[in-house]
Amino acid sequence: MPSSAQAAAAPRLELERFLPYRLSVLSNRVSGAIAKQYSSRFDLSIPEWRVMAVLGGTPNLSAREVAQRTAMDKVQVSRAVQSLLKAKRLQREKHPHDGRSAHLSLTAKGQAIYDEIAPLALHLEELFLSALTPLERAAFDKLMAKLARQASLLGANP
Amino acid sequence: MPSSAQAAAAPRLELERFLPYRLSVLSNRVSGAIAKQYSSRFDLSIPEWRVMAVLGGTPNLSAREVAQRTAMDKVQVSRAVQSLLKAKRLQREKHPHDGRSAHLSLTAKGQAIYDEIAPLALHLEELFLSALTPLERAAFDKLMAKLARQASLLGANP
DNA sequence: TGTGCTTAGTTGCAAATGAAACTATATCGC
DNA sequence: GCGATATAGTTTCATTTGCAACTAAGCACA
Repeated sequence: MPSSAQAAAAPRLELERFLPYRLSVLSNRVSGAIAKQYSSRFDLSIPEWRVMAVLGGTPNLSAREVAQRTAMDKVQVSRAVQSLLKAKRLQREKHPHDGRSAHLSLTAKGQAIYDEIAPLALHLEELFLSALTPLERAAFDKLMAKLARQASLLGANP
Repeated sequence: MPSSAQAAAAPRLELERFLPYRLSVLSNRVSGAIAKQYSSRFDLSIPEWRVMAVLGGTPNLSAREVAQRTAMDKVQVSRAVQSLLKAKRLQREKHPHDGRSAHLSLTAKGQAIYDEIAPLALHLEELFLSALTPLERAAFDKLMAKLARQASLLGANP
């Protein structure tokens, strides 16, 4: 038995209590449940939906800006954009002063899909969050923000 | 302007505040930062590490039990187990009474790796969580548990 | 004992992903 | 203006993933 002076045994690694594991499971379940609602119905992958979601909120972003805001990498964005262009859900206009980049925005068709999915997504989010009281929600929000900040301080990887 | 009676405009979908998005980004950053520490050093993929992590904690599980505990699917587990067997980090013994399944456990070699990674993983978790006060941690823990429970109530998919 | 149903785990194949190389344009230093 | 360097976005290729089909073993009940 450790002497009372040093104590603090290294805690065992229990998966069920391990932060990365819990985050990953929760994240997959939540995203998965929402994706299930739109993926087959609109033939839309998760990356595609992410791109549409950000452009629905703020149009006329370049691919690079989309990548930044969604925390996706540029290849992923490029591919999602291509398939969305092909499906005429997105349109692209050359940037007037920079021939390398282009502004992306939803077409009417894309907008219509966005307008259908967005409330649905918010509704499902609401359903998840209904497990928490308003106070708990506010607390969770704050804690997530702190952890996200810490993650970008440490990881610095995206 | 909405009449005071109905109010409650549908909130816009802002990615930065959207739960699935925030969870996904945070989860990827945290898991990624930890994976970076072991993946190249030990030539270990995330699924492989998950299998080792659960068997390090509780040996002699079948592949099915590993899948349940890690929330991975059985194909993923099967493949991770195969490569771990090949690397002699895992061993497999036939279940005496059920020829279909087998008990898995770490070999000495696997255990040595586990013993090296586990403290490192816990240390990094600690680093992330050091952004929170002890009280905040406890709160976060409780909120995550509530949300996880809600997710399995709703999603019911894995 | 045998016929049909369930479960554990593997395999095959198509699609998704990620890293690195590549193209095209822009900018900097001179 | 011109070579060197940087940036936006795409393509290529090897790897990883996920689904569905499959094999093999147990179970159940006649």
